[in-house]
Amino acid sequence: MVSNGTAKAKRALPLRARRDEDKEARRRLILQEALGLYTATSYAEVKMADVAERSRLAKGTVFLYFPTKEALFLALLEALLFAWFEKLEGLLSSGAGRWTGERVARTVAESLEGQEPLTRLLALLQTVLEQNVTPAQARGFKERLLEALGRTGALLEERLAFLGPGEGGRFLLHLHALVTGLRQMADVAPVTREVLELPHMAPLRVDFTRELTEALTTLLRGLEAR
Amino acid sequence: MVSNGTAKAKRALPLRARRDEDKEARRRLILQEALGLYTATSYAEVKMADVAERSRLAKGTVFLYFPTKEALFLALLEALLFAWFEKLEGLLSSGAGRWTGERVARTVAESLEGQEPLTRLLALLQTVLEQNVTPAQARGFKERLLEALGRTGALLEERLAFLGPGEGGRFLLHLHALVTGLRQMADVAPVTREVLELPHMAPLRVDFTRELTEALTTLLRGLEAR
Amino acid sequence: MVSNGTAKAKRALPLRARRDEDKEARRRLILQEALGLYTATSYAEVKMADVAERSRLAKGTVFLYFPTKEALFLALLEALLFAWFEKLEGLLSSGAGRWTGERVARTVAESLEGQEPLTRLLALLQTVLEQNVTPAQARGFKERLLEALGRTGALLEERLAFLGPGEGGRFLLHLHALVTGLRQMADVAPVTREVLELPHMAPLRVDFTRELTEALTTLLRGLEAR
Amino acid sequence: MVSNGTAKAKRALPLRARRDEDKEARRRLILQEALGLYTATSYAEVKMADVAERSRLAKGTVFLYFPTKEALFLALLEALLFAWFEKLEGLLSSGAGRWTGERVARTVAESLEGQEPLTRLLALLQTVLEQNVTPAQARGFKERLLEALGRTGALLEERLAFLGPGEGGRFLLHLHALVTGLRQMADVAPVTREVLELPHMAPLRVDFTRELTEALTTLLRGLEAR
DNA sequence: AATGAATGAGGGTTCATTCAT
DNA sequence: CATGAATGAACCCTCATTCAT
Repeated sequence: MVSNGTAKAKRALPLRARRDEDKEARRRLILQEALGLYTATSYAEVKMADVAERSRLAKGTVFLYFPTKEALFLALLEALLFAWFEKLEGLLSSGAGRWTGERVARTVAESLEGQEPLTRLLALLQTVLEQNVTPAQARGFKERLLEALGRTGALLEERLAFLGPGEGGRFLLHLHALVTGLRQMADVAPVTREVLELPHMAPLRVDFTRELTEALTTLLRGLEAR
Repeated sequence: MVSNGTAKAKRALPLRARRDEDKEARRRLILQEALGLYTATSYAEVKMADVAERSRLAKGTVFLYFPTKEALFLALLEALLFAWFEKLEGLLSSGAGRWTGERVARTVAESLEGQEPLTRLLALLQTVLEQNVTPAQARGFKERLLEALGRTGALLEERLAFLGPGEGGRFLLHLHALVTGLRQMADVAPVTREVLELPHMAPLRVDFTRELTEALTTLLRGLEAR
Repeated sequence: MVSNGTAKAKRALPLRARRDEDKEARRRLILQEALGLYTATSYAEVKMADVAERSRLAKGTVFLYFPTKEALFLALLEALLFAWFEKLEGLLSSGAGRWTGERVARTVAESLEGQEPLTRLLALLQTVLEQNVTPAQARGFKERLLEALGRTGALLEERLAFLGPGEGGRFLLHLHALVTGLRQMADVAPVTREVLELPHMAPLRVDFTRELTEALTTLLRGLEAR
Repeated sequence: MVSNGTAKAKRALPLRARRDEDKEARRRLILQEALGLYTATSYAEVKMADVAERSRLAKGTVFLYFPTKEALFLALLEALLFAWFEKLEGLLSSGAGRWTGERVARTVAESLEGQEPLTRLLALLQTVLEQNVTPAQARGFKERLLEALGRTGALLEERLAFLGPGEGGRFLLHLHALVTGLRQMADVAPVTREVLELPHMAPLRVDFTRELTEALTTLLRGLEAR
């Protein structure tokens, strides 16, 4: 996660981050501020200059930590995504009682509530974020993703007996697709918002959580029904 | 559809398109060329100047037909989308024999093969296209979409007895989400392509048609199983 | 003047103005509409397309009557200016009783009240209007101006005994300069308006009529005092 | 003043102006070049790109120093205007002997000789320059103007006993108006120049200095004569 | 390591004017 | 005469990134 949970006494960062520890803290600070700006606006509207200013750093300094804007946001996506994986794993691990497809669907959908920045970022992944990034960073991301997919996928397979080996991961892939698509349908542009408020437009209005729950439930029921 | 299938003898357009017919032809020409450029590159890379040049028109002329770049691409999306709806309806209407969920899933997924420009455009709909467009155009689009959704949805309900009223449209909504998401996963950036070719990355490789068929089949099975 | 005083029954103009009479009417119509637009906005904001539209004519048609935008507005200036000369002459001719410098100053200043379009146009004369105009039109304007200056100047010399031959015209020249300058000082840009409303800014606030009266009175007193 | 009178050895500017001193120098350089271009042409013809090029800077760099074209030219006007105020004050302070209205008029008119760029800019003040400028800049300008008006006005009142308190400033306001107006009348467009050279057009030919001297003399005589 | 001044390609849009119809 | 489709030059400003200090 971006914000560090352990609330240790915050020393002000030294002017120059010489120790790795300080560098890491500065890196997190930048991500934090980028998240703040992105939450309030959009990728295009977040200027590197603003990120720097909010971090109380010079523009050039930000580029010392992230070589490109895309790299910065890919790192942000990573932070948010793997935090979410952890959270989901936590929910799947801790819950007592029997797990049904519907329960999993609900759990997953709820775990994504308030994760708008994450899901919006997900939609930019291929189109934007991976466009201007070093192969190394791209690979690092993919490796970690693969691992998380494997781990969480396995957990799902444990919870839902009807899922065969590898099907947990695949379910997560479909989940990813649905999340990306539904997020875009739910976040309507201002011009469209009005139009969609007309009564007969109801079928086009998308409530992210509700629709995702529904789709996942159906998907899992379909897997169970084989 | 943008390209006119019926290869009727092409009269050269007059220098000035004064008749509605000629204007419509010129409009289609512009869309055609925009599609050509977009297919080969990306939204950001298509310059209005290039569209004009390829259409053998002056830059200003393009703006006579489409007030903004967004309007042009929204129009293009409309053309492609409604052509696809028609195509799908054709496939669903003409096919003889019994329709199962799986057959529908396959039909739908196949109808989307080679529709990369359409599905990529779909992903830009809210984020980009509806950002700089008149409420009138936005509304027009939504109205036509609603209608198409209703019509095609009803057809689906006819074909698949287990779909209740309105569920056809909803299925199409989920389809939209899946398509948007899967398209993005399938179109990997050049940097990523290499990474994904590593053998152990197989689970992250997405074959659009295959994955869509799979997801839709499962989804429909889930609906049938209720 | 632009609007024709004699309120004869308005026949709708024929589609094609074949007779000189009709052409003249059409010309006046265009000027009228241009004035309407200019009064509400500014030279730059008046588009030739808008003038055409408000005149219910095609864009090209306007150019049949005025070869350039500048020519149109120069013609408008002429119409307003000579109408004003006539008005002023009327006031100077009709008034009974003794004429003093102050009375003339007041009369002139009042004759310019509500003539904002005229005085604003005057400020554009050299900078803008005469830039893209045929020598013929420029000359015609100057000739007529010279004549009006002579006529009204002579009238002034009649009214004010202390004005020698030619001094009436010269006074009008200085008047022109003052009007142009004061108009610009009186029409403050929105940003400036606020600033000028601060109490201590009073000395920078210009009331057109008051300041013009004052300056002209002083000027005439200066001429008298020689 | 834009050009620095004291010809101290010009150190070449460093590639990056980091010290305030260097930044100020660069700012002046830009103003200088803008002035050069403006003197030779007109506001509309001066492109920001040209200013940059002549300053041997990148286009963007100019915008680092002046947020808009209007801001640049307002700053230029300020520089020229306040330099002129200083010059005028110098002339009014240094001259020995008795000051008459006529002497003041001549002094003022002569102080404006060769100040064509300044006076032309003055005519753009409300119409153009204050249109796209921050309230802060607009206010700063007005405050400084007020102050200069007060100071120079007081000096005038000292020199000319017949001027009451505040009348010096008011005289400067009328001066401003006259200058703006006369400048426009003196700068005839190429088309008009020819026309005006015809012998009988003499009354319309305006010699800026001569006419200004005349008008100011009369104005001051009028004030004295009360 | 940090700074922040400098870069400069990039691009959609406007609108007076022309001219084919 | 009238039309209105077509033209195309013109142009300010943004902002990710670089690099001198």
